[in-house]
Amino acid sequence: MKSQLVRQQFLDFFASKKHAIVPSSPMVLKNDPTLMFTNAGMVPFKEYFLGQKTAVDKRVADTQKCLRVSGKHNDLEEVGKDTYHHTMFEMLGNWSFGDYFKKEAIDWAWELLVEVYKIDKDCLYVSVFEGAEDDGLEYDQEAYDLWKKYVPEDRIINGNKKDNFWEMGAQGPCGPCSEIHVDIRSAEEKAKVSGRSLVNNDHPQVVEIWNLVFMEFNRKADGTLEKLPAKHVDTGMGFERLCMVLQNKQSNYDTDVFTPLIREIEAITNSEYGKNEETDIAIRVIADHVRAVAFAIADGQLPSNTGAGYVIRRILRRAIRYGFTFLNTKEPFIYKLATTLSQQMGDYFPELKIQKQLVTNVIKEEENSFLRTLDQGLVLLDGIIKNTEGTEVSGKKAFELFDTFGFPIDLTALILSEKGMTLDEDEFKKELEKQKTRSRAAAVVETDDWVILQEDAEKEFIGYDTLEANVNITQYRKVSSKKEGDLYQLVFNMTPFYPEGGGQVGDKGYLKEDDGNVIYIVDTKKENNLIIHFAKSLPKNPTQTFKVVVDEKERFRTACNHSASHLLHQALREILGTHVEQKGSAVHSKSLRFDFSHFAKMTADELRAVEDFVNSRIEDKISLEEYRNIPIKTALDKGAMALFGEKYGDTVRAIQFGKSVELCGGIHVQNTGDIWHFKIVSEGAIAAGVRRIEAITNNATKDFFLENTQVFSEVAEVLKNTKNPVKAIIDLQEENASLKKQVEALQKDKAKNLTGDLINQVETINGIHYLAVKLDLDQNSIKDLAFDLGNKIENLFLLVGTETDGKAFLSCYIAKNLVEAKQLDAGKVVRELGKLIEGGGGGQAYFATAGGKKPEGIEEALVKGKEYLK
RNA sequence: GGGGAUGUAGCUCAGUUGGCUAGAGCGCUUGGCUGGCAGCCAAGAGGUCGUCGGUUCGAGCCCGAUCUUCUCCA
Repeated sequence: MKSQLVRQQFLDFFASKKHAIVPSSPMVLKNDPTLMFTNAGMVPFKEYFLGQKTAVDKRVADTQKCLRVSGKHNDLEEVGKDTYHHTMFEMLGNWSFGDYFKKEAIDWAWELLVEVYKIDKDCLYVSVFEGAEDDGLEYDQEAYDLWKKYVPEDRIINGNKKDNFWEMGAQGPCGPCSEIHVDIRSAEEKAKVSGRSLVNNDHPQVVEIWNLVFMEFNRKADGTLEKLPAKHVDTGMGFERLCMVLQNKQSNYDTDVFTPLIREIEAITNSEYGKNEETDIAIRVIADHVRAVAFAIADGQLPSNTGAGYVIRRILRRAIRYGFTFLNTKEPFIYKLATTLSQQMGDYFPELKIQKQLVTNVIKEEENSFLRTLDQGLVLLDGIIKNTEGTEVSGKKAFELFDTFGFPIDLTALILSEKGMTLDEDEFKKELEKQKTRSRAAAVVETDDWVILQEDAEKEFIGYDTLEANVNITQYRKVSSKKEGDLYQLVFNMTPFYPEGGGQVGDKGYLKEDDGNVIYIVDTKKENNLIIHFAKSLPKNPTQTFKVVVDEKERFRTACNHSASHLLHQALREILGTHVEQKGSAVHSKSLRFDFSHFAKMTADELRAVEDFVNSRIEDKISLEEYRNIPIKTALDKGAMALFGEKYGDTVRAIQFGKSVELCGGIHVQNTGDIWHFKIVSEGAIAAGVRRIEAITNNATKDFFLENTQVFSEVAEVLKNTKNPVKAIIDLQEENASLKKQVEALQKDKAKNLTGDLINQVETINGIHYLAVKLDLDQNSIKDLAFDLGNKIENLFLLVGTETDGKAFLSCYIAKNLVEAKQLDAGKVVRELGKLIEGGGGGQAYFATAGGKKPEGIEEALVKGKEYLK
């Protein structure tokens, strides 16, 4: 059974059980400080389980793209070594939000596996929660009884809290779960060892394929459990493993989920899968990682050096490294796989098809840059090896190579072992550990427990309509970090404060206590759908009702920038073409930043056209049309861009200014006329195929023009109010250049003359040509003069004194052959004579300078110079 | 967010405890030689040594601030 069909049958099956089939949510998460990537099928539905939002559909099923790079079995460095762990994978799931429970979940799971997928039921094992005394939890008899209808008792296994009790986090919804395992070993092996003993034992052919979670409790902050008012079902089935079972393969990588990629890698790298363990691992690593990277980029997450982008970069670099080391690829090649991947999965995940060009470009650029890093590292490593005595390279050096120059440690180890050398790994680990503790210490954030003042399920955002409100604090907590000190996070029963999101910064403002005391809100953020206000201090009496006020000026300027960024988006698509897509944005009160896909530097004409386009929309004074809580389809019908960054949700908000329609939760001006004026201040590249525009609006443009006019008028004034300052400046520059050359020539002439004069003053003492003079020249000219004279006169001993700004300087030049023959040292001369001008100095043996603060001493010094000739 | 590195000619980079009149290779210009795969020889142009400030007789080098790029960690 082809993998596409496996996926389709799952969805069809649950559709027939009245489930709404929803598309996969993005793999890359935005606006969730606790998580960077979707790492399980339930993540997009977290809010429903936490009771912060009510689901429209009570039954939902989907396949969700997930990414795991750390965890018990998903350490990035382990993926590829076995045949059944992945970074990116699909998780099939069905959900009940307060609807059906254990019976249906179990019945349907069995029906699907045995009747639809036709899995031999004798290969299936199930596990049931055995209970836990410390939590007062009993054996899950209900699940056991339900399973017993289908499964003989000897294949029902009891599981402990670790394996069979699922918790969302330290607090929150939780409940017992039931896992389904499948044994795909040969009959022979089954006869030898019972499958039962291999369940949950990391056997590659006895694997868990489906986990059914029955959420019925809430774990409170004090650790106790309470029954949830509504019970939920959350299930997750590993798609790749399911395919392995249904296609009778022994490895996920042998299914048609991976074989097209593996064939392509074999073709490109001229290698063969299945012949050699090292090659196989490398091919698996690349096949796995390219999926993770391609999906992430298609979701809008580009590789970068921080946060989620850094995780993506690390994954891609690991793939490059394996190719480099084991498949001998010295040129970029992984980017070529984007085509195969989009052909194979693009039908169900259209983002892969649409973003194929971007994915290709970005991966290729990353490959090039990392291969450069590797090249540089190889040279550095060579240097280290040459400077190493004995055969062990210090861990410190290896760490420096890794830390500062990004050269992978395993490559270092490999190259050393090829040369019969070793690496002090303990020292390396110590250095790495030091770095980690340093980073952690800097980022340490101590978070106190929430103090709950009142229960309020619905915490409304009222900031679209008002900037002020009388509110109560429902909960608060203290957060301490080294950087920011103590901050208090406050949650209100309702709030006019806009939390950071959709690229727009969080609102600032203040909160007023009864006695008139004001506490400033410095930022507003969202965490798990909770709007959190950051305050520097806590009100004296947190239970009173407060007046809270949003900073109107900041808010208005931010709104101008946000609306302008929508118009900018429209303008770019109009002028550059529809390949332009938003890749990120940042909207502040002072400026806006807009990242978008485009493959060339924008010309001055294009920039001007974009500015004109936006400004003409501003002049048209288009009124805002805002649609709240409309179904996503209605918004799309209005012409809103379907962004893949959107996750399945009940309703959306759409913002329309004329023909610009976008799904957006941000704050906007009532009329484009409010923006006043739009000005692009910079355009540049941030990654392959991605460009960034920075722009300003409203007051900022006023300041911008005022400042520029100011500079311009000053320039014009300096140029005597010429009509054409640009030409005047170019003329000046040319004139300046030619004058410089003339001056240089004149100086040479002058020096020649001076040399002529000086040559006549040279005395000959003991075969040495000696000259001591006081001149009125700067230090550089003296140097030039000295070397010039030195070239003309053999055996020269020159001593020059000068005086500038009340300071005295001495310079001494001694021909090199004299230095050697007579053991003379200009440095010594200058140091000793320097005492006469109350200073010191030094230099080389043939030329040295000294400076002092007693110009009267110069004459004496020049006279004394003769003494060195004896 | 924290640490490390980096910035010198159009490009790739040297520059040792401050003593330098800032270099090399490639590229460029000019002239000459030359039937051979990066032709050879000679001459030459090209530098605010990231920016600002400091220490010093003297700073590419040391100190402080700041920006760029790279990199590791969170």
